[in-house]
Amino acid sequence: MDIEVRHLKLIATVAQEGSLSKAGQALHLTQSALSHQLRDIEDRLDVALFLRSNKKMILTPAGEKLLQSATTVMRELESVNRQINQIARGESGTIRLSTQCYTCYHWLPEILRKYQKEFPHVDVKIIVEATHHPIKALQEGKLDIAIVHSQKNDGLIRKPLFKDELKVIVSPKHRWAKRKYIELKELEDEPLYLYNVPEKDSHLFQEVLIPAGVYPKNISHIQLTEAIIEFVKAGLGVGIMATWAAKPHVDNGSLVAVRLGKSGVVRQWSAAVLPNGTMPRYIESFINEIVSFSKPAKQHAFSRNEKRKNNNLFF
DNA sequence: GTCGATATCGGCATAGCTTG
DNA sequence: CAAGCTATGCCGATATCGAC
Repeated sequence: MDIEVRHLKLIATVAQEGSLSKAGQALHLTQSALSHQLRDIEDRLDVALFLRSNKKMILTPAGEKLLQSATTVMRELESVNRQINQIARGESGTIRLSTQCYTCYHWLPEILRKYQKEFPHVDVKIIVEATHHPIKALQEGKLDIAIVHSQKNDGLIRKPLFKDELKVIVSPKHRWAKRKYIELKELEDEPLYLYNVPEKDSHLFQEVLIPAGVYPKNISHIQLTEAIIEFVKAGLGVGIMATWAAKPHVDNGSLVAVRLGKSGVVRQWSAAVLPNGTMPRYIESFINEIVSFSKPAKQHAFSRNEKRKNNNLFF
């Protein structure tokens, strides 16, 4: 490469200052050093960049062309420099994020809005295709943060975020509507509307039903929360979902949420990251944002009795 | 790792030119 | 003619590279 950054600085500074001597002062070099540089680049390009006339350095057409490019290139270099400094200070970067269930995306936008006010240079990408298998995607380097409820010993670092509870959602007219809790066995013969999640990726199956030896016979898999809710409202069966997913409908009395099992099914959610290297500040701050977002919610979501029992439950 | 050859860069000194 | 400018030869410091 013939042209170097020092040459671009030289061209721009001499054009601005009008002489090698003044440019030398601006660049903290001697006039002689700049003269050497200028001769060097003119020799390499085999063209004059300045006309030396009347003690003034006047750009030739070739010099004008180089000055235009120099301005663009130096602006770009300054921008890259700034961005790299931001990355070094942990203020800039990309967060590739996925969760273990689609309904989590319901509360992400509010967190993102708040977070991006503080970190406007961080690009948060939601990797929807990694939903249901975020751990695998994280281990393959396709994610930076996986928001998960599984607690397997897989070598990942997990920062606890919040707890939520899976409940049985029923119509107010359903025979279970007044019950304090539903025995797991009772689910076997009830028409059940569940999210369209493979059984192997389902917390409900892997952590609750299968260990209890419960195998529901009449399951309909549905992708959308709202669709599940409409089927349940219509009295066609019951659903199982996190309490916060059905909260507006429970609050307005169109649905009832009943505890699943005597002691309830509580999930501990956490932000999982790879164990290698130091966590950039912007990722740490993002995780803290989720934690602080989930904290005030527990103030209003449960009765005093439930609050005491389920400390740090989300929604 | 060390050494020597070579290249590169910038400063010093100075010649030569222009201007007021 | 002094002041201010550029060009240039020379030199030292430093970096780079290959051989041992």
